[in-house]
Amino acid sequence: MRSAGAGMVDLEMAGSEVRIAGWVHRRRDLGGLVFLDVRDRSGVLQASAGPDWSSGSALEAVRGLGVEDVIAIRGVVTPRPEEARNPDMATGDVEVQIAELEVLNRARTPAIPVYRPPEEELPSEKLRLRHRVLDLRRRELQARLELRHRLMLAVRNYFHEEGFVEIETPILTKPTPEGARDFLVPSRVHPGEFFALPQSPQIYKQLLMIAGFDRYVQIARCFRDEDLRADRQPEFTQIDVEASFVQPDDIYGWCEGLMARLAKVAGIEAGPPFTRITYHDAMERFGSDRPDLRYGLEIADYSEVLGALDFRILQGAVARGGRIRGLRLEGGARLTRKQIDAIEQAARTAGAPGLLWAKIQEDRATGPLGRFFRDDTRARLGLAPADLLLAAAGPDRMTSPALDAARTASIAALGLPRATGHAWLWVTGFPLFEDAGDGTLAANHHPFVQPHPDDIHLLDSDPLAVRGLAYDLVYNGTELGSGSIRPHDAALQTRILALLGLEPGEIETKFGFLLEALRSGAPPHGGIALGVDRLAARFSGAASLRDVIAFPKTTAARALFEGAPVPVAAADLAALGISVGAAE
RNA sequence: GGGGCUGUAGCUCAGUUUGGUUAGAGUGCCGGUCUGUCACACCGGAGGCCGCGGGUUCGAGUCCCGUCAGCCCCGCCA
Repeated sequence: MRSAGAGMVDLEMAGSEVRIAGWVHRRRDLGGLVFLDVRDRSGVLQASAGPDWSSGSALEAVRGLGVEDVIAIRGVVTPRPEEARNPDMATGDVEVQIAELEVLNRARTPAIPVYRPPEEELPSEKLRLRHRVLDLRRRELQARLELRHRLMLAVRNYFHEEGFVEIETPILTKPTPEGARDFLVPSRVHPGEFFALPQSPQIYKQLLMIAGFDRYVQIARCFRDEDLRADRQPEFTQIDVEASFVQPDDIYGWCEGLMARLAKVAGIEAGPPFTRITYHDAMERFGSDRPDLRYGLEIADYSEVLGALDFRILQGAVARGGRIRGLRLEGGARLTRKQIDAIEQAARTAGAPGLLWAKIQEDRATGPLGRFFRDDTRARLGLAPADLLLAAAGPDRMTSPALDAARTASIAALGLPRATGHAWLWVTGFPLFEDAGDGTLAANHHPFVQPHPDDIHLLDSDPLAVRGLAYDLVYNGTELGSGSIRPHDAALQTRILALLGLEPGEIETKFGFLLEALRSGAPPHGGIALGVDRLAARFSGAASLRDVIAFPKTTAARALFEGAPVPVAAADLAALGISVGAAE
């Protein structure tokens, strides 16, 4: 039906006859002469219809064409007249002079335009999702999905070269009590019983290690029934990796090699170095476990100097065991009151009651905090003229997120230059547990993390102080992946589950199959899962995951194109032994 | 579950602050003219549940209450 892609036609083909098939992108009817822009996945090509080279039927047909009609044309590639060349178009030096034209299919006037005039905003996200096939015809989205394909191809090649085997794991799995809410799938054969869609192939990949597949990889779909964000979809894809007889360094090595190759595929500068930082240091210096290290601004502890001021709020915070930490913004004194308020608001949203600040103007310190400065305070804090000091007082669990938010907002407000174009970071040594809030322990990562050997003796006495052999991969402030070394000893795994509050019977019912496997001779193993959607979004410059997913869900977890989910007929439910009432 | 922003012609948006004649623009669509356009140009035309429901008012796109949807954020997401 076609002999070339529209975007592939160039001057070297001049004089030869081509057959092109695609969509009518635009049409310019000059009366005696009609120009068509024909679009396919490879690009856009101008075709012209005129009485000297087009058949009567082609001339007739071309007048009735509308945008997005599907056509096939036959004609000769012709250099355009010198003055009619279009340097803004990849194929702008040539056109196809239409000899024959066949209309393969008609299109209704599109609900949203595929062609977008310069300066025109994209249609609303709602309409783009509702009319997804039209939206996907845009070059921008096609390029993103093509990049995603090339990235996945490189992933498979890379791991294949490294001796990994890709193995599929079940989509119908067993519900797990830990972590996110499961999507449940009823079993017709066993009324009243349910499968769950996998939140990740975590346990299966461990079972594969025990089975002796010492290097496993899978591009795996995962499902979590939780509320969404710009960087979170209910179904998403992970590069799921697991290997036996490995240390964290082995995992880092594979991931670093992979990321360097993927950056190359994406054509972006995003190679090494990969910095490493402990969770503790990340929280101390940046207030976040996924700091954006492209910017140098760091948090410092000002408890000693500021706690000594005659300022009751600060004294009180320190007396209660908290600290006064803050950010010194070089030249920050030029920020307006409004800008500082916005930064403070960011800190409040992150959970701080407020943010104190001191401006150094000439030699005076002003602002809610500056007013309390003593003669030597400025010097002891190392503040220079035109600096702005932002401070938060309280327990670290409150000040860290607040200062993280303030740091991000300050970088934006000051327009701070990046110290580097991209920043890769391994964050290591996460705590194994966190306080669930009610005094019980919750897994910080998931329950399948090996405790750090130096801390294992604290499991019973001070579990919150136990670090795990877990690590996150962070790129420019985005968490791209997360992994750990897993406990391969059944007794240790059982102990961890017990610390999380599971009863022995519960452990057996829910995780018996894993523990039994661990008892059968499990090798030491560990791995990581890397978020494909986030990776593709970051590497393609997409603002939202929706722009690298062909058919994404809305923030309310709906599919607008096909219209899912939907209620089902009572008879279908009855066959599954399900009755539906009001949700809680 | 909570907070914020948005919802007006097929699409992108004005108009809402301060209620008042027939709700506008660009683009697209329909008809016409046009042989070198590429955001073609020019002439003419059609096109509106102002998201939905209720209220206040002589009168509501505009004010109030509720609700739905999209987006962003908090909770949540190992």
